[in-house]
Amino acid sequence: MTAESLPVLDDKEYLAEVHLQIGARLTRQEHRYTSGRRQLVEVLAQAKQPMTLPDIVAADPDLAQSSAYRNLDVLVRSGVIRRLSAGGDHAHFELAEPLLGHHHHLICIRCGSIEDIHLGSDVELLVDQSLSEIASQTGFTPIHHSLDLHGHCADC
Amino acid sequence: MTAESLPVLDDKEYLAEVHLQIGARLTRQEHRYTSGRRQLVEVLAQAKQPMTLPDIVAADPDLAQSSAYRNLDVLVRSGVIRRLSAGGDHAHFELAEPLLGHHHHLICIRCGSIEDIHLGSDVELLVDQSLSEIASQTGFTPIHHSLDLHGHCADC
DNA sequence: ACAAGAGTGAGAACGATTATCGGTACTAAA
DNA sequence: TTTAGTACCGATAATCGTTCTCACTCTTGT
Repeated sequence: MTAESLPVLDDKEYLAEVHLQIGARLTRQEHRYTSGRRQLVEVLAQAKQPMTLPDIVAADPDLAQSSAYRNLDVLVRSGVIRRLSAGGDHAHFELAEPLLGHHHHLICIRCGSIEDIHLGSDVELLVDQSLSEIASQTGFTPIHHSLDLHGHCADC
Repeated sequence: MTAESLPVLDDKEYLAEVHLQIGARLTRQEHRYTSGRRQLVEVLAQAKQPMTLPDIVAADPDLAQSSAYRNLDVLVRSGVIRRLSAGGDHAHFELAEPLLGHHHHLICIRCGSIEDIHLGSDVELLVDQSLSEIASQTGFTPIHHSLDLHGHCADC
């Protein structure tokens, strides 16, 4: 079901798979997978890192700002795109974890760029255990965790 | 130097210590520790969780909104207060880690509230190692990490 | 073909935060 | 203790990312 469990795919196959899964999910929620939404997904799927709205519109100038915002919201609500609030001026968007796999971020506090990183499964396991233990003590219902490293990127 | 390394203090002593350290730090940077800033710090020091600006002003109505925002900014820049961007409408503020100790957050995605949590040192160690390893491979200069658990709080 | 309703995009509106600005209050030197 | 220099204050205006409005268009089902 997730991208991770699929056999290795080249870029074109991956994109097709992404569209397939997202289309199915939207249909299930009585939403349409229109060309505007498809373009949005395409931009994000081809990016190697989370993008802001200006990034997205710059990458595909056919996208209208208001529609992009609205569709991003629809896709976030549908669970296929994730919105990141890293503290900069703009929110960042990336494909949701079912499509991209579980990962974390390097956040540059100077230029605001965000890069994906993957941690070893031993770390993930320990973190998960530790967090869910605390959550259960507090009556908190965990949904997901985020682990970000803040600092200066190589370019800054 | 940090609050953690101090002997156990009651609330009044802790507050005095906080004021002392912050005052010293501001003076060093040619800023004044005025009563408005002191009130701001007092509100945050007495809170058990990160607060938004409306929270802060509600807790001490003498604080003017514009001054509170300006002073919060001064204090953040001076490194004595930390600004959290959790995705809700408002940013949250709390005393910086030298004063509060290293910790993480439970973030309620329904009501936006944030609560502090502390993880075991074994987890912290492993996370730190793992992150700095990745950082060094990427040319990223780490400053600090954040590890948040998102979900629904007990009240929601 | 038609009706119902989802989607679109330009522009208006919103709201958290930041900047402005005339006036206040420390601070240090004479 | 004056006086100058400057940090600070708070009401208000301005900024700007994001959301809303609305007239219009496109799909889908009958």
